[in-house]
Amino acid sequence: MATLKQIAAAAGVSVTQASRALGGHHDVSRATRDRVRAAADQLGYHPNRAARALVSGRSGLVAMVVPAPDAPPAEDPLFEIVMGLSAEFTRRDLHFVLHVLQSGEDAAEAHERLWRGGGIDGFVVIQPEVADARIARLADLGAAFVVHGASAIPGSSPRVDIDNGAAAFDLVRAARESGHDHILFLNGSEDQVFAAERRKGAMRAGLDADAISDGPMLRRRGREEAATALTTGTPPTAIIAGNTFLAEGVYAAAADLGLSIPMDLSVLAHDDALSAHDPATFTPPLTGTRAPLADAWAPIADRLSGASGSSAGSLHRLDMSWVTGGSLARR
Amino acid sequence: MATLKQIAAAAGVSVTQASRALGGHHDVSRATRDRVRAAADQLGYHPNRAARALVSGRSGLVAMVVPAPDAPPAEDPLFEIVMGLSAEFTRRDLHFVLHVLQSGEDAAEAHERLWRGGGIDGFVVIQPEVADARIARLADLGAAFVVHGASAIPGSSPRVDIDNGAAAFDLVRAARESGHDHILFLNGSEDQVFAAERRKGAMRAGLDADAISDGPMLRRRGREEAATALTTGTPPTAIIAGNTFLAEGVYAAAADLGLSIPMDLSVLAHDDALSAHDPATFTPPLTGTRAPLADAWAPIADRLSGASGSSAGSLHRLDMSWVTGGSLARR
DNA sequence: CGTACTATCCGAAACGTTTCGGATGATGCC
DNA sequence: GGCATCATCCGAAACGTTTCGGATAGTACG
Repeated sequence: MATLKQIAAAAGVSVTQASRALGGHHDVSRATRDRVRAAADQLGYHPNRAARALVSGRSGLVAMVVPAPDAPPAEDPLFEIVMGLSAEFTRRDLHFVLHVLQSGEDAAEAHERLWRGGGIDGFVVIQPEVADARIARLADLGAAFVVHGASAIPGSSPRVDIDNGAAAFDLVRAARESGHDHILFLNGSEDQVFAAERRKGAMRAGLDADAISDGPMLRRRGREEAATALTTGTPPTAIIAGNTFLAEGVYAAAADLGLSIPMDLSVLAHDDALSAHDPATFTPPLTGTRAPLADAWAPIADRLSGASGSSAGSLHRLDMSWVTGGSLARR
Repeated sequence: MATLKQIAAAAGVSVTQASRALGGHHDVSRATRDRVRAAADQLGYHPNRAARALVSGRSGLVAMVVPAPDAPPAEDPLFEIVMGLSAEFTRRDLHFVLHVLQSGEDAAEAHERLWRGGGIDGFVVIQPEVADARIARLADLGAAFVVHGASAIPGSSPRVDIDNGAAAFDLVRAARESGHDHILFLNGSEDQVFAAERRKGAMRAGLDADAISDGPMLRRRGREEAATALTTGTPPTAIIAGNTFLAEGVYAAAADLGLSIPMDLSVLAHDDALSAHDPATFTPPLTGTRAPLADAWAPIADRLSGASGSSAGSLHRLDMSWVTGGSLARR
């Protein structure tokens, strides 16, 4: 709880010089700088964040608003997102504020309250929807924010994401090039931006609209839809799963029906490299695109810590790779 | 971004009166109070947190330091803890700061840095260990904090917890009263306070020390230890699981071995009522103690928001109930 | 009318920091 | 010697709020 005034007194200089010495400014002599630094060390000085925030207008607080979780935690990537982002902001000496919505609380409203009164420097918006009220509101307010996911809305909001269209395109093309004509594409919920982009990518690669199914990306759904598809009409010879939870369900459905992968059924998936799955989960290993979710945290934190000025309105594309497991066979 | 000065000007009063009007003080007439309130509403006034923090010495920030998660998220109650606490603090208009430790970063150090420079009002400490460096450090610093779990260390730190000793006692006694002599108690890790208390409770109920096994509370361990115990020497007729992840493993082991519950094996467990498990997970339903983890969040938040003064050094006991499922049979 | 009391108001200080504008003295150059 | 340049320093203002101490009226009471 030592204050700058005490440091200055101890070092025999003015508060101004103490501030400048610690701040590494140029117009302070080496001698005084050393004296001030020593005094600060000895008294265990840490600048008061509130005072600094008051004068600088920046609080060092970054917030994320999340809904109360609905999916069972086991299948909710939210936890990994929260932990990953928090770690990254912590590393930059920013405080990560987690605001969990109460039931009935509106997300856009919560952002606004936080922005107006909270002394929040910026926000992270995740899982953007096609017409996202949060993004519209933050843009209105002139707040700093970064979207994880390539939002469609105000083309200008800074965002960090993989190329979801390309992922879907690659997956469909790989299946087709292996001779598969009947493909089932298990996509995300249709109101999510990433799912909309993937739909476009899949269709660009030649997939029919009715081969694409929208819905929550849960193991349970993967299992049920795969089972249904595999037992009615002309069953697909390849199933593309939007993430590994869905893929897990597909594997389970195949096991239920006594189908072997990839002999009887090929499976492709996009893998977010969540820690929820250890590699041993899938035998044979999955074939498909792979882009660790965690790759997004550092770029997101960079944009929110390097003042808002850096590169507003730009899109940071994350790398994506192709993994050849054994789950895809020629037909 | 409206300031109090603007509100005051708009309402035709001094800054002082504006402040007092909004603060609900008594020495302000109804007329001016109304005028000030109206002006504040119209200009969308929200008090600046930094300024308020500077003068009041309280920042409205509550922090929790957590390790980078090691267990696969599916079996880590940390997520539920984080979300539950955050929601509760949000409800009290406090900001919940989540600080994820970097690899190699010391927890006690992190608390200290946060306390000195962070303008943090208080901390939540979870999963206390038997000799917990974090608690010792926070107590040293004179920081406000609440422990979730009945820490043994400075008898005086405010804490919120169930009676773990009683839980273990009840579980063991129930098994014994149903005629079980060979019991296996799957406890938590021995360095955790709750596990130490449960060990005492179990022994108080007459269980031998070598019938108690310490370790991580994961499904995998439950399955392995149950399988081993059930296939070597004189197998237990009842297994007590420290939580539902362990219980899940025990159920799986029983299934593996073709044993039916409760005919061949009785299972008891303490249930934290995590949302990770839906009720259908267990057939037959579990018998044992039950105390929702989530019951702790409100008392914890209360103690940290009602200034630090309230009731330091006290222990808030949470309720616990007994659930009779079908997993326990007479022997 | 004088006094005491109440209701209502306001100026100014304080919280701890950063920064603007200027001050001081030493040095170099013509 | 006069003037510019430079390195080094400091006072004071500013950020937006709360609060202390006092001021001003009006009312009640003797």
